[in-house]
Amino acid sequence: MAGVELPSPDRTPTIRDVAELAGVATSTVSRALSNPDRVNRVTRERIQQVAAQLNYVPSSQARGLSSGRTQAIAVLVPDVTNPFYFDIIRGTQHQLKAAGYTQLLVDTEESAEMEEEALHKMRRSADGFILAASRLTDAQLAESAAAHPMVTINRASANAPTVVIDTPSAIVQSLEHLASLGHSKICFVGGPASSWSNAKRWKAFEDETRERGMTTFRVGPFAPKTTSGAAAADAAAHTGATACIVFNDLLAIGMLQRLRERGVRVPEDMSIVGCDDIFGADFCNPPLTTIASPIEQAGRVAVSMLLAQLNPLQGGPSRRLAVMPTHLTIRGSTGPARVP
Amino acid sequence: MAGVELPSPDRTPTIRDVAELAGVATSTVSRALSNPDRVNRVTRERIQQVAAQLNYVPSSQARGLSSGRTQAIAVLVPDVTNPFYFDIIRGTQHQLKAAGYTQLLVDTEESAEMEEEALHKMRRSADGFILAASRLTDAQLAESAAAHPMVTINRASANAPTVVIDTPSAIVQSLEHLASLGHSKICFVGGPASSWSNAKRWKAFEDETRERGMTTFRVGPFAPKTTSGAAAADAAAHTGATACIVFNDLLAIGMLQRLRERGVRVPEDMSIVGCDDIFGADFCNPPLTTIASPIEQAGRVAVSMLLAQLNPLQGGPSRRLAVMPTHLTIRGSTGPARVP
DNA sequence: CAATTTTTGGCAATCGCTTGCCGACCAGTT
DNA sequence: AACTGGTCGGCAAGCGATTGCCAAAAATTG
Repeated sequence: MAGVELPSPDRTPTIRDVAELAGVATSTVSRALSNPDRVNRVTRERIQQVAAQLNYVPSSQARGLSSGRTQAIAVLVPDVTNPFYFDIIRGTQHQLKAAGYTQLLVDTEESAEMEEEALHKMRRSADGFILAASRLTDAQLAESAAAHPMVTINRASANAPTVVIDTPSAIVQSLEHLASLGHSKICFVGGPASSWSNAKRWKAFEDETRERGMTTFRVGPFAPKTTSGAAAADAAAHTGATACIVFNDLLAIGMLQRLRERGVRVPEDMSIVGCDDIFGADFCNPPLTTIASPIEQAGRVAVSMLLAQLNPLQGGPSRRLAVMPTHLTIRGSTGPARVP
Repeated sequence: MAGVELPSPDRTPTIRDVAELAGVATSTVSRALSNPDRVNRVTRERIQQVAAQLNYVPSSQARGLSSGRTQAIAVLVPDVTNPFYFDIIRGTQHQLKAAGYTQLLVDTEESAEMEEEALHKMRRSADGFILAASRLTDAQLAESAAAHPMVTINRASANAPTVVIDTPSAIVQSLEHLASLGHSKICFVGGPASSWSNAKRWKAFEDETRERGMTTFRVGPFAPKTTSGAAAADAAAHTGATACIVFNDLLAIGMLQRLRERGVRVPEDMSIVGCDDIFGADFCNPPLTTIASPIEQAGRVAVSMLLAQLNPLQGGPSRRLAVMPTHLTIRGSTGPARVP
């Protein structure tokens, strides 16, 4: 290397510094770095070497401005507080990082307005969106799916690819489990009214219990937080049901606590089935029987689908729907029905 | 408004569109939007109205390119999996959003290399960094603190403002609690060797137990995960101690499970004190006595300190250190020492 | 060996916004 | 009436990349 020695003047190096040191034009540097085939091997290697030597990192700002791509994906979740979304975030984070993308995390606070606003405000700064458990209406969803690349998680949409966690089918399984334990009066403890998952879960519950001729109750809606568990527990206990299928584990865990306080024994007096198998479901007291979901994987799959949409490399149209399997995990919170 | 009617040709509007419609130069639009005092009230209002009407959102890319500021903060955590960091993230997320900043979340996987890499790669795309429980060496930390605005959480640094959660002082309190229950043989269950917090906690433990003339043991290091709890429990049980102070709740919860499996009763045979009071500490079995920390608040404070550093508005130098108070929360995992 | 095609690298126009600088305009002072 | 100082808005130069277009060079072909 008999090149010029640029005495790196403190300032972070730009593509021009690299170009000068390597004795080429900036366009060549640009190509060498992001479109390697477009430039001769030896030139490319020289450039790469200079870039490394200079510790050059392209400005994502500038790159984004000129190319229109930001290499960032916004992930919108209703509540960063909720362990369920932690797992989603973990999954997306992982997969995005692997693909060289940045994750823009947004908490929409269970609000459709905030969701819309984020979608709108970030449309320039993100190449695509992942909406977990969107609270948008079908129309809103369809509209934004048309406007930007996006994929939804646990929320079917006409226009956007979707990954759904197939909790409903495991609800059927749970009901079978409960029936086998002698339960016939079952209560569905509902989650947020605007939640698509909640509707699906209820539907599965309703269909299957009708089929089986079970006596059913429904209480709710409740916020998906442990703190709502007390109200949920009281309501459920009041119905006279001997078992509950609860919208999610957070709520179920809250119920467990309240039931214990009230002297209602779980599972002797009341069986509880949660959904999601979040962190904590295995060590609460009693450990929660729940519908285990590959949440993190759902996050990963969502990213893959989104990236496939953004970079339609090889053949065939990309998947429009991914259904993640679930299964019932039986722990201590379900047991034989109390004989009257 | 007898202005021109621009038939918004699908394309997302730029500052130029706003300028034309409002009949001013782009520079005026720019000022009206981000430096309101610099432009006459009526002009400003007209511009704002046009901008709203056009649904104009400035491109953060372009803005960043020309101004050098990105309005984004990178938050680096060792492990997005860990509930402790969830709380941090929640705090930063909240505060950043309130200030109009975007959060760039990065999982450094407990690795100093990844941390350095992220710091380097993102220096252009983030205005500042928040490092939670950094794994960097003091030298590395000092260097990067000199290079970019940053604040650390639970990691003192010469150059960067820091927010520390004062767990050590509550460790003293825990020891007092254990002593009052008759414990004299106490085991410290250590976390990651590279963790600054771990060192501080051990130090506090060591000093106080020596002072009190207690018999101490130390086991570890263990990874801060529930899955490491089994090994930790076995090691701790083997020491003959009647009580443990555990590096964090995750590990403590894991120990609880293992101890139960082994038939070691908590707290009858062994008392356990955790650290952090994470999600789950209150509903595990038995509920965990732990050192409660205002984790989310720590995240918020970190953001405030960072923003203060970035926008040194009013008087005085900004805080260099924030100490978050902690307290012992007694639940079911500690009890009287077994009499030999 | 001339003609043609393929590689390779440079030029220069953008991308959308910010900001230093300047001039116009408008009081308020001498 | 000339001067001074402050407001307000426009001009135009960037910011740091990407990329369409083109020409020189190299490789291939007839």
